Amino acid sequence: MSNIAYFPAMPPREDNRPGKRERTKTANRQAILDAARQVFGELGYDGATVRDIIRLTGLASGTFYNYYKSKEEVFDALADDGARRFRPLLRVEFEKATDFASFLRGAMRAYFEFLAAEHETWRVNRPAGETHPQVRATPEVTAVFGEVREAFERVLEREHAPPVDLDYLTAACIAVAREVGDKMLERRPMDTQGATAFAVGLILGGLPALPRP
Amino acid sequence: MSNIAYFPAMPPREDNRPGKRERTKTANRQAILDAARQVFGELGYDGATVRDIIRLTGLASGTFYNYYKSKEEVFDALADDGARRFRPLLRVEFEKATDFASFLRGAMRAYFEFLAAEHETWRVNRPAGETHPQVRATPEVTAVFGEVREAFERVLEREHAPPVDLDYLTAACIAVAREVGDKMLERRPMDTQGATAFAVGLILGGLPALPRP
DNA sequence: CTCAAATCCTGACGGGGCGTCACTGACGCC
DNA sequence: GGCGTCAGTGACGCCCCGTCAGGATTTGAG
Repeated sequence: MSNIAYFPAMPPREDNRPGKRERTKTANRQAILDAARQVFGELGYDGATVRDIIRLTGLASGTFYNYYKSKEEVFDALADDGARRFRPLLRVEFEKATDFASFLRGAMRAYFEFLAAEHETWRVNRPAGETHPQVRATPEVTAVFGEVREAFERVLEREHAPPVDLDYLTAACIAVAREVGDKMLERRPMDTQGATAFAVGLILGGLPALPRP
Repeated sequence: MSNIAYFPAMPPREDNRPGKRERTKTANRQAILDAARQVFGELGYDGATVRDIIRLTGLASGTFYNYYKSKEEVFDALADDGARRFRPLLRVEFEKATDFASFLRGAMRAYFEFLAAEHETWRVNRPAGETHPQVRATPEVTAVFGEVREAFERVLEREHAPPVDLDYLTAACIAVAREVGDKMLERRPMDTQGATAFAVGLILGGLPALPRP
């Protein structure tokens, strides 16, 4: 990390990169997030300590609190990060979809593949018997849920499907995705296609049998 | 709590109640659980502190640790308690059921009604925006899950239904029940029948559409 | 009834994580 | 080059954690 001078004098910046203040700020924020990801991965949410994260960054404790108010807030930031990366994938599936069935299939497949990819970097070394940390309803996560709901609404309306309880339907779909996804992660080989087929089959089959409000 | 003597001398115990040691032990255990229920209800799992629980019981801090090793363990004990009370209800539904459909309907209804009843005593005053504490996979909770799985297996076999991925199916049903249940708790009036109809409809409809492994 | 052993309640204590704040040095701007 | 601002620093006080030696109470035997 040494700041060796590669030039006799500090070379002038001809690009319009942000100044050093701004750069260390984003670097610190990133360092904290990286450290947090690793610490949560190794110790779990409950076992992790703000001090553990701080130690791993090499920063002073006070610096941490310039960026996040608490362990909870860093964790939420990580969840937000995931949601922010998943959102565009979901959007693409919505654009591609021609009807509810194709949207659901695409979205589920996208989610399971996203989950499998995240799993590699995220849940490195979970203590045995520990449950997954609960993903909180952060703004970005809430936004994804809302987007699912809205996509359902539009696509069902577009094909003149009979009305359903959208809140329940969204909740149920997300619940199935989460839980089947969790089970999928425990199986070897990891079968995203199988999980997709199951979840999509269940919901598509169930949809016509739903009570009409 | 005064031990006023209602008799000139300590009356002989003619029943075969357990001795005083045993009685205070169960009383303490109960006091801790009651206090924990209240504290978790008011502060949430993360916000709660072992000291908060101890304070509310009036016991010494060391006494708490004679009964439970940590905050996590008391919480799990509460979850176990709920599972232990729900288990017999589930069993009754299994006995009554004639086929998968009737079992699912009965079990779902039982769960939603149980949830609504628990809600009164349990989640008194949740801070806004706080998610529910994650119910951990305690022994008793795991047992309930296993029992659901086994009931599914038996009842599907009995009616010669084509094979399905039982793990996924169980996970999906529990997920739907949990999430739809949560949504139900937020609605006024609390409509257990509507929730049951929705969850049952979704799963019963989806069952024939599941992929066959 | 008496007494010793078993039981478990008690609360003070060392250890450590938490969040703060006065200080300082580096950066950006003129 | 000089100055105001802003983020980094780490020691500090606070509180919670889990333990343990000492003491109070119950039990069962004589």
